[in-house]
Amino acid sequence: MPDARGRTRRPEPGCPVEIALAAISGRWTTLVLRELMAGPRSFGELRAALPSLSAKVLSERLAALADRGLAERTVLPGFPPRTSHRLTARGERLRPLLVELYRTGTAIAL
Amino acid sequence: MPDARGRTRRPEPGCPVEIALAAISGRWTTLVLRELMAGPRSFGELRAALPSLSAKVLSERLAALADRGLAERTVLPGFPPRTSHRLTARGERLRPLLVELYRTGTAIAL
DNA sequence: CCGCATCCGATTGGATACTG
DNA sequence: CAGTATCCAATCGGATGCGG
Repeated sequence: MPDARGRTRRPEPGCPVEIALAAISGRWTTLVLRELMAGPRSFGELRAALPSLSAKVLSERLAALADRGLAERTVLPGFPPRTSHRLTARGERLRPLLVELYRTGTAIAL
Repeated sequence: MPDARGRTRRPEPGCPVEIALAAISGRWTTLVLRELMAGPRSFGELRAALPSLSAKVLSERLAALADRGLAERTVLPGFPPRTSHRLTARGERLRPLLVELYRTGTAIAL
């Protein structure tokens, strides 16, 4: 690991590895990211794509991504209410990590 | 995502992404992996390198890695008891993922 | 339609103490 | 030295119901 932040003796929040782990942490998070990687999605579209995911958890995931500046929410005018959830430019930077997760998972599978 | 296992609508254990996530899941796991990446380590050496990590959790992490065939334990003869924990060839395949976690963490840091 | 509030069971991780 | 055994507080995630 290049610099001092990669030589911690504890899981410190400032360590780049911890930052990346925090970004993808939590059940369903990578699946939500996969959906958003394909383009903006409404809350309902996300629920339809991931039927077993409860509204509560989806809400939490989207809020966590927004808090970290990885995704954002736009409320569209009119009725019925429509929202658009999309990745930010920063969120897009998670793509290579997801690809690497997939690749590694394949490599270590029995 | 290439094949059908990357298009699940749920977090299925057979999905490569889930396999990779399971391998590095749990607090301290990436730090333990970092230590083992540098070469075989005894239980005590790992505790010395990560002083705030309790024996219980270290035990659990090493057991989980062993269960997945990513690390292995060798008990050396003699007294006092000495053990050697090392990565398997399969465990070595996690290295690019850790590098990518570091890189991504740097990229998305504020 | 899009969420948030509440409740609750399950899992996690830390502290402490003990054994071969 | 190298763990295992217990206990416990905190977190997580699923179910359900309500509100804008």
